[in-house]
Amino acid sequence: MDNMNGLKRTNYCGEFNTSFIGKEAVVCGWVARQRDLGQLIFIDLRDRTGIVQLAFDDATDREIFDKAFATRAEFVLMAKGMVRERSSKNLEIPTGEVEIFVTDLRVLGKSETPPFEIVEDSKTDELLRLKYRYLDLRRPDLAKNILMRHKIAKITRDFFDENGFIEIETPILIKSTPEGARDFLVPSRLHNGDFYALPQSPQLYKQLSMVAGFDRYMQIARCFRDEDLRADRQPEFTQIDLEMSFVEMEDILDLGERFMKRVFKDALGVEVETPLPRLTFKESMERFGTDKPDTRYGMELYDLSEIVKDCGFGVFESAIAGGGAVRAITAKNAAAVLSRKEIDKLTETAKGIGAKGLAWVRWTDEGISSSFGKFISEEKMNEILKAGNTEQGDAVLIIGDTNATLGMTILGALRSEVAKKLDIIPQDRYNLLWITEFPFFEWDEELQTFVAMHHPFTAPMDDCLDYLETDKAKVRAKCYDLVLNGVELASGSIRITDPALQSRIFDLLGLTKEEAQQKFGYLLEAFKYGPPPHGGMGLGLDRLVMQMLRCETLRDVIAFPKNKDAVEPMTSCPSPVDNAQLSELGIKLIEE
RNA sequence: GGCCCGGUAGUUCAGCUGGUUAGAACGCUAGCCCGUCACGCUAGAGGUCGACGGUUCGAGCCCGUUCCGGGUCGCCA
Repeated sequence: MDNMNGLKRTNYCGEFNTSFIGKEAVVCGWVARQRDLGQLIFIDLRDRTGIVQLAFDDATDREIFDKAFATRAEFVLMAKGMVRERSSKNLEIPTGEVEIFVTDLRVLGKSETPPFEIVEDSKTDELLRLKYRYLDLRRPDLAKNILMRHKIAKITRDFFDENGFIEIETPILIKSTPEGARDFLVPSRLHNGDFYALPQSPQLYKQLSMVAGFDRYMQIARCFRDEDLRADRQPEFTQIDLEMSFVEMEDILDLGERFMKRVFKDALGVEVETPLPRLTFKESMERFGTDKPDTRYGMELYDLSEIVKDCGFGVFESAIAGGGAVRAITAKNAAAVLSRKEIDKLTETAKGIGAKGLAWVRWTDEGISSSFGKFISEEKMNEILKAGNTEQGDAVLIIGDTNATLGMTILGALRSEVAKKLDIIPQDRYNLLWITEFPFFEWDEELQTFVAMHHPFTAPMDDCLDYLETDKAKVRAKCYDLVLNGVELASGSIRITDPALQSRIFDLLGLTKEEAQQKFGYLLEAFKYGPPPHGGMGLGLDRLVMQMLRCETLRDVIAFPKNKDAVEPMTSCPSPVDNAQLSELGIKLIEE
């Protein structure tokens, strides 16, 4: 093994171009590939910026040549040499017109044959890649993601700094509030039997920062939720967290839009048109069957209730009579793809979400076939087809349910499923939009009561205050989500700062004064001392980066993520601890 | 916890209706090769077919159990 004595890196590998020809350079990196041509050896040297070719020939310096010969994949090299033009250029790579003819080669680190090849577009099993994450991160595509994430975080800090925000670090060890998601708990040594929790979000601290007078707060904040994982859900994740005083919803949406415009422009060179489209929750549900619609494609829901309320088909009629609705989507040119077999699969999907069944119409070149044609008149069928502008070649999927919301949700899921099957989602777009006017309460089927849809400090809309006690279904919240290509990116609200309204809300949520005091006493106390009107939002940084880079999983934009079982394969965490550690904490495990 | 998909060489995969010694590509090792760039050519090494049990004359393949991984539903105010 050699040392670096007398050498200092002059350039990163990816920097070289024809302007360097004739200059001396020193580079460091890992052997991506070695090509041995007999009396000539080429090495592709890789660092985080790219690859540069090192050249050796045995006639010039036998000792250096032999060293290059003994080089293997992933050895760490430092090389000094003269940059020269290649006699045959490789225009596939940015540095492909030049190479470094090496006059001093140092082997700074050796490597065993890696467990998988360090190449772009690796298809290697993710478990293995996570176990050797440091090797995985050498792969250019993953490295690129991490570098882009850095860039986006940098743009974020710059943008908010320019807009008068200050970054405040809120605590990681906080009081547990068993609302919403499950908390990660941390046992206290100094107070055996007591626990800290890791924050699900800095929510209460940022509101307290408003009371403190830091009227524009932001933080790139780590958040923790002890819930099951998904491709787009990790137990620890990062939020761009904001809060502003003396603002109304419009101010926050405006800021959010300007931020999106900036980050897309500076990071990707993509222009985002502002103002962004807005949909109310109600409209979003009616048109897309979800509160996070993907508007890159059409296939919107439409209402058939008026047409089919007395059509003779019992399923539809009873759905409407039961207070629900009958809605449909028309999938253009889908009759061929959506065979009977495919529709059966969709029916199973629908049933999985709670549908009682799925009615359908297929209009092929052989004519119209449907699951309910024999129950209704030809005239009615024509009306149905007309309502959805259905033409030959199309397929119609219809859901009737006494629960109108459930019906829309099911159809929304089918819309997304069918779009994937038909492959009609344009992959080159970033469709951003706001969803506003969320319901304040949502109906809980199990509990047969209204429960809070948001955290208890979310303000109701001004024109809804009168219905709080009398007509909960009507109450909407000063709450907004930012949606990108069907993914919830950000969520925020205007908060309650009026103590009278706050205690009214606690009452409605079934929180007694004592419970409210016990859980949120410090916030309520703070609000006695001049709380400014305020609001904010949290924007998922991981999801933003994932969407911007069109990754399929959050794991591809997090340097050291957890797998689906919330395990980090590299360090085998979580892991058992010894009894001495436990007893210090006053903890004894229950023997199984 | 439910459902779906997967597990065969270091890696990615193929393996027919259950039938002789389980294949390919890449990687690895060695040799040859003076302009390659996914270098090329030649030779070689490399396998508990995730594990256990069962059916069978015979199991990578069929059945059961189980482990591991991924997706999804529940869950995520």
